[in-house]
Amino acid sequence: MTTNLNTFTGEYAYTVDNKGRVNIPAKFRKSLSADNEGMFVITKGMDPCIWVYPAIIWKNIENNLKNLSSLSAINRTFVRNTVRYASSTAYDKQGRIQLTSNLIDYSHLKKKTLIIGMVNKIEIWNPDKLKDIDKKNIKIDNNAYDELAEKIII
Amino acid sequence: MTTNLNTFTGEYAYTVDNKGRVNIPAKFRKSLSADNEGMFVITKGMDPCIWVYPAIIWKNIENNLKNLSSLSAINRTFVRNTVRYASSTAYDKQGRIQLTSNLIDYSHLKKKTLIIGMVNKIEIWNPDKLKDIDKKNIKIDNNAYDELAEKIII
DNA sequence: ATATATTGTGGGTAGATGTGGGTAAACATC
DNA sequence: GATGTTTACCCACATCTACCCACAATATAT
Repeated sequence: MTTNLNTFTGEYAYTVDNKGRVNIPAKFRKSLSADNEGMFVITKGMDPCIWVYPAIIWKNIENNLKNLSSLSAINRTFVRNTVRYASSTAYDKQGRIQLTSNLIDYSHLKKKTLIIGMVNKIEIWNPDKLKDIDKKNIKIDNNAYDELAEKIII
Repeated sequence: MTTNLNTFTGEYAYTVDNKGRVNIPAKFRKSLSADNEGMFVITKGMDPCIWVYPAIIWKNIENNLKNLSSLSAINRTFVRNTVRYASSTAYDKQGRIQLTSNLIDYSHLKKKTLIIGMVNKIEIWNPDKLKDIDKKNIKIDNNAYDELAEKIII
């Protein structure tokens, strides 16, 4: 087992129970490095989904945010939106984390969810919302996309 | 045995069993460098087939993806589409890897498969689908081939 | 040619995984 | 302080999966 630590890929279907808990895929839990002590930080994604970071990765982000000057209105807004809904949770014995009702509302989660590994973070989606975004993105600028692909995949 | 490591050529016919496992041709396994520890990463191909990368090759791709800022919407879409169907598997004692149902659906795999070496990666095809694509590509634009000729000598 | 090892395909099973719910402590409310 | 509500932690159980073995077919060695 030498997959990259704190690195997540793949798509998984899970359910949110009526207490607002979701399972973190076993593969993701195994990828989480020990120094996280099973802790994630959940926060608002830029898309209508929940972002889940390993706790130590989130610490880095916080440190970077500290370096943004509050003189700029954009910076203030950005920091506020990023941190405002952030909360940390450890997964329980069954491998689930507890979501907050704020974030459940924001991402329109019902029962069914898709959990997607986004390399250094995890996204939790309402499958329908994801489908919407997928459709939109078909019309995305193809040139920019192809450029990226050439740079990265080769 | 001095073939290039992590380099795959040739076509092989195998079967997917009812648990979704396929054999990786023995020649390919022998070509896989030791530092992969028998691990591949399977993901969605650009054609309706499954792409199989040696784990360390895929790690490079992941590391490049990590450097893309999620502030940009196009980056988010690109990362999501690239890693969404990616999952890593080691081959078992019998030399098989476990496919995911997502990818089996996507590539329309039934029982029979063709496994094709594509130099730095491997493709897993439904033989019928491959035949379709082959037919289409006979009509390929010859100018495109001429362009390629400037890039590569064969 | 015969023996031996390798390869490809199938299936069984113990343990891991995902989902639901229960209970007691912590908290808030009146 | 009594009461209702939330939260953290526990258990139960059906399902799935990783790992094991079996065996026929093929390739390799002696």
